[in-house]
Amino acid sequence: MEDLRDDRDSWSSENCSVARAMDIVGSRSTVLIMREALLGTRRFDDFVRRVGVGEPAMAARLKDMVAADLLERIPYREPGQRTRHEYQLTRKGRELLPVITALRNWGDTWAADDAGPSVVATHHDCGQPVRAVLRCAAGHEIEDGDIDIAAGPGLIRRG
Amino acid sequence: MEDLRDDRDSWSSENCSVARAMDIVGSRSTVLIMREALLGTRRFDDFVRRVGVGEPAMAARLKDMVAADLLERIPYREPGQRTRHEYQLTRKGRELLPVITALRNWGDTWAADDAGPSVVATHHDCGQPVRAVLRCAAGHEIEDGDIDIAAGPGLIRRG
DNA sequence: AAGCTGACTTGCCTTTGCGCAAGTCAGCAT
DNA sequence: ATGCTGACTTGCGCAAAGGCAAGTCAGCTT
Repeated sequence: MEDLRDDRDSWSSENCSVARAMDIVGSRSTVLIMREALLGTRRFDDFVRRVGVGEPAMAARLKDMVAADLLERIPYREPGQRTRHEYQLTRKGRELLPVITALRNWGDTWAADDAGPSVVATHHDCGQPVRAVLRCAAGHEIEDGDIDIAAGPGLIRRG
Repeated sequence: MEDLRDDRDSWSSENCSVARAMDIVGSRSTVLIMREALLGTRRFDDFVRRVGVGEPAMAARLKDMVAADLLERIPYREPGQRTRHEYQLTRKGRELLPVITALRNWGDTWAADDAGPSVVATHHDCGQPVRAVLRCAAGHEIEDGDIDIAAGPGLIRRG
């Protein structure tokens, strides 16, 4: 199997999924909002308090994220209250869980303070800690970056 | 097992590994430099060309990343050439592979153009595509975010 | 009708990231 | 000694992100 790393300059990164993903979820506050959303937060003022950004920034970020289809703005009504809106994760947003988990794992290992990490994700069924790991479609676990880079259908070659 | 999501306001996110990770690798260009570094790029002008940022920005980013211990600046000497420096991944940097892979997977699914993704990571041994998946320490694969959030040693409670 | 409150918006200012163009600097080749 | 080249640095200027303070607005409660 050809490994595209062997001739890195023969293809461009114009159509790069990493870059496209970063264009959508690349800012610190967007990631922290996703962290909170995945923990169950839905209301504006809860996001403001728990993420720790100001209201103007939060309003702008949430608007962007709804436009990007990470969150959906949904009206709801508590008894005796007026209609409000909450921000629910879409499937597109929920599928960022491996990204957030991988980031949390890395931060736990390389950037935690002396006390250790504040929270740990655990498997509901068995209580064991959860990690983002690399696995191939045949079910093999990937050891130490034992991967090749193969051409996808959207590859732009040059030269 | 207690699930901390049930009382989200009883603990703070001051010591959050996701936020700490984002403080280090939170910018678009840092992630794209990591993408290239994981593809094998090491030299300054290769980074500039392949990532697509200008020299001043690249110099600043690389300096930050060396200071953050993601990259190491190492002198080398090709025969007949003067001494130069290259940027090699540290272990800390290399362990961002699951983060980059998770981002790439997500981008492939949710942000690729019509043609599809440009590159696919494959398992060297079997050629099957590689994905970042969630797995617990007991070996169970996590279905659909079937996780709890448990207290870690560094948790800051309040109230 | 007046008040309250959650959810924003507006205005202003600072910081950070990045682009472009030009300048610098080290040290091998000639 | 001069030139060349890779690897930067310097000096602009712009745009986006975010903080703070204050204003707005809808609609349920009283």
